[in-house]
Amino acid sequence: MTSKKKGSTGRQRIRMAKIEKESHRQVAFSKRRAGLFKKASELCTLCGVEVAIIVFSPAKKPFSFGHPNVYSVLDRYRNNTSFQQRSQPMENTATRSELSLVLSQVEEEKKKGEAMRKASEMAKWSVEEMSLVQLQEMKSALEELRNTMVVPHSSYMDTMLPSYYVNSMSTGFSCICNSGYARASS
Amino acid sequence: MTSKKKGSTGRQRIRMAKIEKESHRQVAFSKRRAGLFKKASELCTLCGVEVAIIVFSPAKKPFSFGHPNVYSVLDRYRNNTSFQQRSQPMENTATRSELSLVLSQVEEEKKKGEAMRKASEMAKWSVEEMSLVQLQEMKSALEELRNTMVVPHSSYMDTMLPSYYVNSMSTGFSCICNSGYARASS
DNA sequence: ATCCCTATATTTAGGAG
DNA sequence: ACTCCTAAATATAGGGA
Repeated sequence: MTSKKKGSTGRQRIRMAKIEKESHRQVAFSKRRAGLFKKASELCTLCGVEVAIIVFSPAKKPFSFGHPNVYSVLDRYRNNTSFQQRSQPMENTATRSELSLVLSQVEEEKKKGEAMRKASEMAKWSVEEMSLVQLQEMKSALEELRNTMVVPHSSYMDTMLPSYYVNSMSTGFSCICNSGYARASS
Repeated sequence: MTSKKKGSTGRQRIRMAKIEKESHRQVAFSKRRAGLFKKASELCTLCGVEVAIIVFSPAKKPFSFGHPNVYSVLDRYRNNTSFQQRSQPMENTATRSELSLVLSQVEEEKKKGEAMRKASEMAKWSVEEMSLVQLQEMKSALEELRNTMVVPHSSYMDTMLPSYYVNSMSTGFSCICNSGYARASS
């Protein structure tokens, strides 16, 4: 047993980019998927919240986690974030007419995104991983924002999407990308 | 400097049960949700897979993470799992594809610009490679988000749950919530 | 509701079986 | 693909601003 060397160099830091080696990627996927699901379950337990996760493996196989179960959460999400599609027979038409409007919005957002990215670049982002999380949060906020933009004339909205949310979204946006998280590089 | 107290007792181990104190729970939720999303994004980046996460906060507010975006993943999941769109006229589908087609063109255009930006940004990078990935992901998220802005969700009938699916899922779930992760308390 | 900080608790890359 | 190991990388509880 003495000849038994440490054997392990310990955990190595890895580049945050797609793992090249197929086998390594597969292993990492398994381990991390398990870890992700575990984190999710802890979040559910500790905070008493509902979570649903869908993951498609590199081999396109679906894996999911859900508390209390996947469908109830997805369903709730759907009902929460979209307007009642069933009761809108003219949905198709409406959507069509909205197309051009949306496109212009896209353009606008596009510019925003561009400006933002430029700003962050100039700020010499030396941000670490935290920023992603924050950005994701912003994205979440944006997704919620979508509700306010899509829902044409329903009132159920203001019961679940307080305006401060939208606000925090917009503030968060510029804030996050310009100063807020652009933590001085040191 | 010697008189400087530790100030922190360091991370404390906590009981894996619902956090009683409201404020603590709220803080834990924020931190862990962020952590969960970060883990998810890493999984996406490292393994090149697709992930969607829906979380309802203690206050019932929805938060989501998605790569490339929530809807595409959920859609794929739905189609994969079992689909039944017979009750839905295909006008919706038509509109949807039409929309994505147009939007994809915009995407294309935007990617070009992004590619340049990426390149120039890359050049500045030495150590903080994560930031770029983050920005890209965020950008992608934002773009996709815009994509979904008008696309109403197709309805999820609750008639899905093929056995093979249940299998991989139940394994993960029960395992995660009952024994699997209840890693020996010692 | 964040941000920061610090001292741990956890996670996980690598390698072996 | 999965379990076991180890050591290093990360995530985070607790507390202050």
